[in-house]
Amino acid sequence: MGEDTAERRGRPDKREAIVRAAGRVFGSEGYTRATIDQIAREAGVSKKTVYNHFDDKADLFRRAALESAEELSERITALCDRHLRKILDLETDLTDFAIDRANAVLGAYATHGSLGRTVRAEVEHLPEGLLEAWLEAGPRRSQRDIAIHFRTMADRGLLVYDDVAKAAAHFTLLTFTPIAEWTFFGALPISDEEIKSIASEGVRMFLRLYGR
Amino acid sequence: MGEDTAERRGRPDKREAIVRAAGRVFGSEGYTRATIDQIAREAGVSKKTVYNHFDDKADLFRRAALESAEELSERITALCDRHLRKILDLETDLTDFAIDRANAVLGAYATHGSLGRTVRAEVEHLPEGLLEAWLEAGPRRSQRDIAIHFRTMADRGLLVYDDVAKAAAHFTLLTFTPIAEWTFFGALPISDEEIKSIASEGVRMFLRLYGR
DNA sequence: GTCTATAGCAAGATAGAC
DNA sequence: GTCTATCTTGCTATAGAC
Repeated sequence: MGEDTAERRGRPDKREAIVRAAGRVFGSEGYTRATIDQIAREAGVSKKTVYNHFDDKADLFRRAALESAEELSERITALCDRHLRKILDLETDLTDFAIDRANAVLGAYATHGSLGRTVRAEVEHLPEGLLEAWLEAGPRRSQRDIAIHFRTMADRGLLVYDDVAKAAAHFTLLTFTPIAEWTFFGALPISDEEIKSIASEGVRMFLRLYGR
Repeated sequence: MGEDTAERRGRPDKREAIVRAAGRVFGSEGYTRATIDQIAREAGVSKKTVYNHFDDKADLFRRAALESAEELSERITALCDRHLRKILDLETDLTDFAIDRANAVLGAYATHGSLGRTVRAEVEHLPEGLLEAWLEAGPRRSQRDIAIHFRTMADRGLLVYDDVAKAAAHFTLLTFTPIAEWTFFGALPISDEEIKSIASEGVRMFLRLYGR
């Protein structure tokens, strides 16, 4: 992936700290309320170091959003491999996957959900191309990962569908979206029991639609 | 409903224009980016008139959010009465309701969706009690309206469910939420055909879960 | 009610000293 | 790399004249 010139300046570990702090601050404060001062403070660097690594606030937001989406997608890919690769009990495995995914995105110390909420809130004000890039690096990629495993399940006769993409979309809609809506993408707390309950019921509904 | 002292000052027609302009501007710009100057300009009044009617920016946002939620809820109540009161063909009536609702919230000239997006984006920064009041005046009230009609349908043997609230939640999840997500609550355009297609498929899924 | 200041402040971005 | 100004802009909220 091509990195801009602004991405190569300065010490890499400082850059990492800045991007992570930016993700937290943009996520909790929103884009306009977030200040470079606060991000620098949270990263433990000076404001000038921030501007040494990134062109401006918008550039920093872009990198924070994209790197969060990439990191989250990789975690979800790993969860797919863990839960959906070899299916022992379909309902159990799907439920465990749904729970782990919800926690990865929206859990107590997960900043991805909040940052995603800020991206969604800023749709009309994002720099050119960022929305597309973010969707591709994040949500769409995870949907494709799930679809890949659904294909294998269908081959084994575990699932029945016309359109695998629609099936994957419905899985997310039933098992993940209610949790995201309820917590406002991680802003409000939710207990492990509630996550488990919503995920379980979503999987039951999904299997009534697509189970054999 | 008790009105604050700040709500009684000045000419009512000006107040209405200000609240409506505020809804549009807060919806398209977000809370922090929206300026009182812009709202005053869009409302065709002077900035002082704004402060004559409302205590401050937060107060104006509160009123804009609540009045938008109330107005939208009333429109949805009317749509329930039109489409869900006497059922001729269940699938057709549910689909027509879903389409009209999506347009009422997210359609081209509907500002309710965008303002709702701003409310959701600001969850962590809303004045005390606003989130609860907004949820009650808006989303929850509409869910209850739908549930009421579902009860009648169940009495007539048209629907089968354990928990009417869950059935209503699943109806919204399947027929409305995908459109809201896809358009980022009205920020991106969507064609009438796409709305119809998503609503129709959502209703088909819903009826596979709850139809008799 | 309108118009035009203006006080006060916060924040983005830059520059200089070390 | 860090620290501490500083410039500049833009916004909330107020005030005064009409």
